[in-house]
Amino acid sequence: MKPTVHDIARSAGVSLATVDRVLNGRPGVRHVTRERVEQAISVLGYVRDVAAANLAKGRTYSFTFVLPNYDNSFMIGIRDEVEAAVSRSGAERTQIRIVEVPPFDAQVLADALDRIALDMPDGVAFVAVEGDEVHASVARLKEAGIAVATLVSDLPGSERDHFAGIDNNAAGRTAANLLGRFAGGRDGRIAVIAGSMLVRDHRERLEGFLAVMGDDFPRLTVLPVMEARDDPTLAAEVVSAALGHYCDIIGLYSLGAGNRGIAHALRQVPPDARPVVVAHELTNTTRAALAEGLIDAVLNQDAGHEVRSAIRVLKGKADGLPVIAAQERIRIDIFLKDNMP
Amino acid sequence: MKPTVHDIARSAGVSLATVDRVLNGRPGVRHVTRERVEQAISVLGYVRDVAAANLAKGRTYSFTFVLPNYDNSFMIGIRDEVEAAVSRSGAERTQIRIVEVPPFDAQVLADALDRIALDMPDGVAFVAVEGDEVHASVARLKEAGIAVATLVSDLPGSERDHFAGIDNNAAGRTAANLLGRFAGGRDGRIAVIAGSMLVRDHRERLEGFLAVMGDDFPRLTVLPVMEARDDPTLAAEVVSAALGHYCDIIGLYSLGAGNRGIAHALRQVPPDARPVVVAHELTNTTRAALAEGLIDAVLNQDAGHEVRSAIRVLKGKADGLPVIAAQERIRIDIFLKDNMP
DNA sequence: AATTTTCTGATTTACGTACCTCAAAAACTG
DNA sequence: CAGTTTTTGAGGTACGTAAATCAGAAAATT
Repeated sequence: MKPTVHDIARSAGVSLATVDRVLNGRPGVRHVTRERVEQAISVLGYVRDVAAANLAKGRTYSFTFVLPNYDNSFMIGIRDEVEAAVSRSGAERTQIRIVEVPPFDAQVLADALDRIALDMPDGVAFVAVEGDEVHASVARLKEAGIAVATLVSDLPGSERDHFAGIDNNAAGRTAANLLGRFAGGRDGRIAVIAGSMLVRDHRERLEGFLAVMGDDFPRLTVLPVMEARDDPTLAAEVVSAALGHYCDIIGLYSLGAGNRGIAHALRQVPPDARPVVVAHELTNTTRAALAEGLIDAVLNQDAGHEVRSAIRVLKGKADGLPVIAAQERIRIDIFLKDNMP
Repeated sequence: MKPTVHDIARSAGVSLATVDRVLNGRPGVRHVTRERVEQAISVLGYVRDVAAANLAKGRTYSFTFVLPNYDNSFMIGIRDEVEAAVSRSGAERTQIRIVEVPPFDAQVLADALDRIALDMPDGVAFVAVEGDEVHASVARLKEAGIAVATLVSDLPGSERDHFAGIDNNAAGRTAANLLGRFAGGRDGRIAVIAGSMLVRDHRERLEGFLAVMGDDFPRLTVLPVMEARDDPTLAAEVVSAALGHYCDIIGLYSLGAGNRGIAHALRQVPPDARPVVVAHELTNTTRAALAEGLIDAVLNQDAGHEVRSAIRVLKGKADGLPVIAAQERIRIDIFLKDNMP
């Protein structure tokens, strides 16, 4: 039978109250007594029943998620996952509030964070936009003792406790590896289409991509990046234009959103003249494009994992626990048409 | 504030005991009263506090895992994960026992299952070996009201409740897709090395692999499968022999274990003459080989996910709950050197 | 109408922990 | 030594649910 606090008390020859004081780091226990209790704990192999402890504590965690009101499938996925967490929040003794802000605006984000700080939640998670104002707001949140995590897009150098997202440089490198190998030793051009170079994750993906392309695939020429602001219509135009202008584009890396437009543009090209395509995020669009053969590989970050990781970390930080890095690392998933979930 | 059973009782105008009867499906409640209570539950949005319920129930689940005492890295990984679950088992109100059996022996496995049935655990998980004896033992377990799940290798057509493992046919198809594309349109031969065609997962991988190879990559010729019984030494020999015999082997699919031997054999070949290699399971060996460039891609099934999924399902089955298929699907992970976790 | 059966209510105990109070004991002060 | 402070014990209540008992009410049966 699992030992309980009562067993510890009996074994250490102290009262329940003393065990409780030791377990919860409360003052008023002599050093020798404390050691006797700790001894008993380790001998009996006592582990606190977290469920019972939480029940007794009745503690609830309040978190706020700041998300861009940005309607690409991936962000919708993130929002859905946060909302799913909200609906589970009762069972998990957490109370999660969602605040929406316009995307790509550092000042608005900073203001939102400052406003949230007034409510004194236990933790805040947000999709970072770079800017000094944001750094300052994060510093103020930490100052107020609020746990802070960035989601999807990071804010390095700030005082955030944790980043719940993928290594975007590695993602870019993976994309280059796949694209280069799928191109199969042929010479030709590679088109890259991004959302905006002002966004950190897109910049990092490009960096990684270019590094591997340059080192490992010298026979492939990467064209200058085209920015389509994650807009399907714009993306379709840009891709069509590029494919029309160069006849030797054998690869396409879509490192942002707007894949619906890209798929549309590709569909206009005869199947045997289509480039190899690597895109990001498994959405309905990319899933269908994979199945159809328009896209050859999709790199994915699991929105559900990211959101749950952020919550776990915020909870831990609120309790002053350290982050177990290995457990919170978000993987870069690769999907081909054959291993789609 | 979250509603509790007390709120339900008050709102429905019944006593706590009646609410309890409704919630736990106990008899002794009139139809109309039951409906009033259910009404109140849905109006107030009551959700049972599982932690408190488990605490009150004091129920513990007893499960037995039957694992082959088979010393390849992947099986060791599975064992480690089960043991990790054992060490967590206190906190999760589960009691897990591990039984080891020699691999590939249906009769021994069946006997072990029969012996386990005598202890009447709540659930059993095992790595299946095919055989009528095993089917019969599974039927007897189910007869005794014990939940049954297969792990890693399935036993289709049996009465098992669940299979916690990957779709091995899809894995084979994925391997073919990667290998075919990495080979880059060249002509040549593909070598396939397996553990044993007597094991279902290896057979299924091969099937999927051959299907895609035949359909999508007609310029590649797949050599007859070499069986190396998952033994590194034997695998090294077989691969060396094959590479020596044919000079146009441009691809190698290792669909079983023994990759240490294969890596060793590959290292003897000059780098630019090495075939493209796809292997299974991310272990220390394959991880190093990926980094070194000996292996180009690794398909992986996450042992931790599989074990946890099996436990979740057994727990659910023990409580008579249905399996949420989507949640329990084990993904086929693809790792290149750039996206290793 | 009397009896049996089926429901329902009220109440209690328990699960393992947290946290509180109050009193008693022990350990230090000067 | 008395006085003060610190440490400890004993006991209780609470968290939300499960499960049991027993008595009483309502319904169904005779």
